[in-house]
Amino acid sequence: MTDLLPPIQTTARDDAVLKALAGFVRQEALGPGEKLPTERILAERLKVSRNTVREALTRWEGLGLVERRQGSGTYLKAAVSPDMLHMPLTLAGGNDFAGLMATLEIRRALEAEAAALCAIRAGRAELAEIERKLDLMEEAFQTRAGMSSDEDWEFHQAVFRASGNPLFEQIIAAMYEMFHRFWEHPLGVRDFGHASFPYHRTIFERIAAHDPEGARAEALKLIATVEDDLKRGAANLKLSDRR
Amino acid sequence: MTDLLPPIQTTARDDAVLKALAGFVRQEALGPGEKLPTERILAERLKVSRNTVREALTRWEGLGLVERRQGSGTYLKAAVSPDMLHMPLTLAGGNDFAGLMATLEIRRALEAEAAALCAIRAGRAELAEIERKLDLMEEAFQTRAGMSSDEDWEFHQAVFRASGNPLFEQIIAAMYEMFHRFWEHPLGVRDFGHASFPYHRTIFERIAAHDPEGARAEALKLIATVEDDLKRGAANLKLSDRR
DNA sequence: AGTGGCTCAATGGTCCAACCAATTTCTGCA
DNA sequence: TGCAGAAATTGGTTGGACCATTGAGCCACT
Repeated sequence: MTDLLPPIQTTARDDAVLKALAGFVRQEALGPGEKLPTERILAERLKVSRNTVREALTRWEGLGLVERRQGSGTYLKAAVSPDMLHMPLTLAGGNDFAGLMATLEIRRALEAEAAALCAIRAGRAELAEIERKLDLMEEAFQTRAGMSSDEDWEFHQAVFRASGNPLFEQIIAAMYEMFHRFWEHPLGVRDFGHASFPYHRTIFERIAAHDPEGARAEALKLIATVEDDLKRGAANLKLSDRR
Repeated sequence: MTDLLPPIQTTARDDAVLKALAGFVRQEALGPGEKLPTERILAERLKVSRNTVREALTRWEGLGLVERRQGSGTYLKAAVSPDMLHMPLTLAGGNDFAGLMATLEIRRALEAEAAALCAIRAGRAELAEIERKLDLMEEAFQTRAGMSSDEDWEFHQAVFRASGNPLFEQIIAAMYEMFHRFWEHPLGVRDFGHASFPYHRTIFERIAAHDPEGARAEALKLIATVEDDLKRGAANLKLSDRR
């Protein structure tokens, strides 16, 4: 009959702790890297047990908002605000070649869209930042004579950030982690990623020209080269000795 | 020099608990809804304190894997496996219009790609299943004279499943939940979703014809109607009284 | 048969006090 | 001044206790 009778909330201690803590962070204008009060102090101030404080902080730690260092303290890892919306995403499986290809398909969809949105929305500051990362990546490519995962990833991150939608970066970060968890070594393909190199600059050029469809097309080409590399690696691989 | 010397793990109690628990769940083939051992039993069996067990379970609860009911027990809420990857998504200030649009942008990218892949890969069985969901949705539309979220969602799920990539369903499910958590009422737009109705069948037709680009185009049209509805709703809305 | 109220055991939620382990800070000697 | 060792700080863990809620069993009463 009436689904509008939700169960009343009689207690919610740890949620209350987090709410209070979020308010504290906002009031003190704490940013990432800054240290928040010790568990003992929080427990005393909030009039709750240290255990309750710990459960609350464990929640935040699980959400990646906070980092605890034994003997040192608890530090903010990301910006927190009282009106955050959390959506834990747990991805199952993916520890095989099919899993790698699956992450690439997601990347293909998201990177293309992000590049297009970036071409629409990026302002001068964002463009400058992307170009800076691009230069760093190209420099690393020259000196080390090969693709560098770190600089490459930072370039893409800059693009995602400039897309104006934080979800792009977060989701693709998950894909990226999934990808690298399995692929410590490039499956025997020595020049893995080489083919993708030139497309970084072409992507940037299309973004800078505010050409969404052009940027999308270049991003698709980049992902295609990675997929090709991966297939070559799979061909080299006879049997998988993964756990 | 060598980054291949990871710091040895002297302590990782709660992670170890979760690992053991994941193994237990797999061994006992427990599925969603089933009850796991009580905290006291886990503490005794694993030779750790009950507090440690609680911190571990708090992690899983925060990830939405488990639900704790005081006086009753702890129950599985989702399938867990030892090789899961967790990626908590956080949308700062997600309780506003921009947050909704952010989830829609992800959906636009992923639904389009999934529809295209589905057009390539769906076999007879998958096509039949999608058409069945489509018929159910259209029937619900006729009888109830309006879009039904449930049947609509099941249709899309069938498409994602037929895409051959489980990540599509998992990620878009997260977007979907994020979307609906905020939007309990369609912002005053009475016929929300009406415009999207016809595109469900056109998407199916392009998939059945194994026309990837056609399917992608129709999926994009569908998302566009939802975005339009949302913008109309935002126009109706003067101030936000969300918490 | 069924309804309502009662007890009672089981279970998660909270609290406390102590100790362990890693880190940081202080101190005093060379 | 520099640095090694002591001391304080802080998160991690333990064990035990009690509270609050749930659910099952029981029973009187209708």
